[in-house]
Amino acid sequence: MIFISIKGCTRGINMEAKVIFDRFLSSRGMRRTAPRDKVVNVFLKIEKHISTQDLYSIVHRTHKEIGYATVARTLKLLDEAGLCRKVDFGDGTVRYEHKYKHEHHDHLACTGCGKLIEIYNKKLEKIQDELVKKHGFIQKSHRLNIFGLCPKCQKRKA
Amino acid sequence: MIFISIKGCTRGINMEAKVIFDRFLSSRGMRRTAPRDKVVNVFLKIEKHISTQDLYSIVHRTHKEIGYATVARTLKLLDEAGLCRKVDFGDGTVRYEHKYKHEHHDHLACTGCGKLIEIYNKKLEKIQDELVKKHGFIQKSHRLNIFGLCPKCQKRKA
DNA sequence: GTTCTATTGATAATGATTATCAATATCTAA
DNA sequence: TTAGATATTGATAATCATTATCAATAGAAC
Repeated sequence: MIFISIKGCTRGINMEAKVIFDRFLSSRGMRRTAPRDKVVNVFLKIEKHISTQDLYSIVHRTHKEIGYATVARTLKLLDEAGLCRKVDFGDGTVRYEHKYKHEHHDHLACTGCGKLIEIYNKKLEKIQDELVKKHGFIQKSHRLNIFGLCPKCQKRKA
Repeated sequence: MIFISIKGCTRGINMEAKVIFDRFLSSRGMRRTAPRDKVVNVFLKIEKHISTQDLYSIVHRTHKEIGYATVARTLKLLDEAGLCRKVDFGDGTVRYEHKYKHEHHDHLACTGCGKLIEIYNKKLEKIQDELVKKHGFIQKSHRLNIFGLCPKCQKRKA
């Protein structure tokens, strides 16, 4: 199932994000290469939750010479550089979403059609923080995915 | 990583749960068999979040004749019968937890040692319900996993 | 007991991810 | 600018969890 965000928006290649990525590479003693550059460019242009396979297919259209492994490795690097975030909807495929200049959010997904809504609620975050503190933990991350039926799918099934 | 619940407790085989499972089987025109019975017995005795492989290993100790596929299939049935629930911590392995006579809860997991705390908060649930309604959805399920460092692991790393 | 067919267990297939490695491209220092 | 050291690449193999296959087996109804 393809999860499509309704909050998606298109913008030009994010130069700031690219600079961050390049800095990240050099801070690790890694090299800036043409294949990495191309994969990053394509990723930054797509405002969707995409799997490695998805991104590979898109990259492959314009850059036949770039292999699956490079796409997978570059997504991992983007994650480590803080430019994207892994999202797991529990269907066996990890997806990635943009993180740079994107607010933290949770997900409301329709199990009928895959429609995906990004949700955010301050109270929700606050209560979580309190619960974490209560147990003496230091929070690293959290993942809230709500699954349900969207209005359209409710009608379709009725 | 093995996630160990600190809320785990041991009790005898839950006869009520077994009755529910048997009714579930016959309602589907499925048969009650010795292998299924054994797998269910073992599962009901273990109050942990376990993977298929985990349960297979445990079952295998006392029932060498039972195969992996049967364990996997029986866990699926237990899920469908409402006796267990899939839990996904995003590490590539699906785990199952008890659901019969167990309140709904979310998870607070330590990324250092795998310690797992089951958390529940009414407000958290209420806010989620409101968010879902606001978007016209009907909620089917949700999954909230918080990841962080437990007090012990904080000290160990300091 | 006989018959029908659901179930089993071994194993193959699948699908996503990760590892391997020889060939290649990048970076750095002279 | 070039040469050398080595990070990176792309193809593919390996891995891991899960799911599908199928002949043999064993419930259930008569």
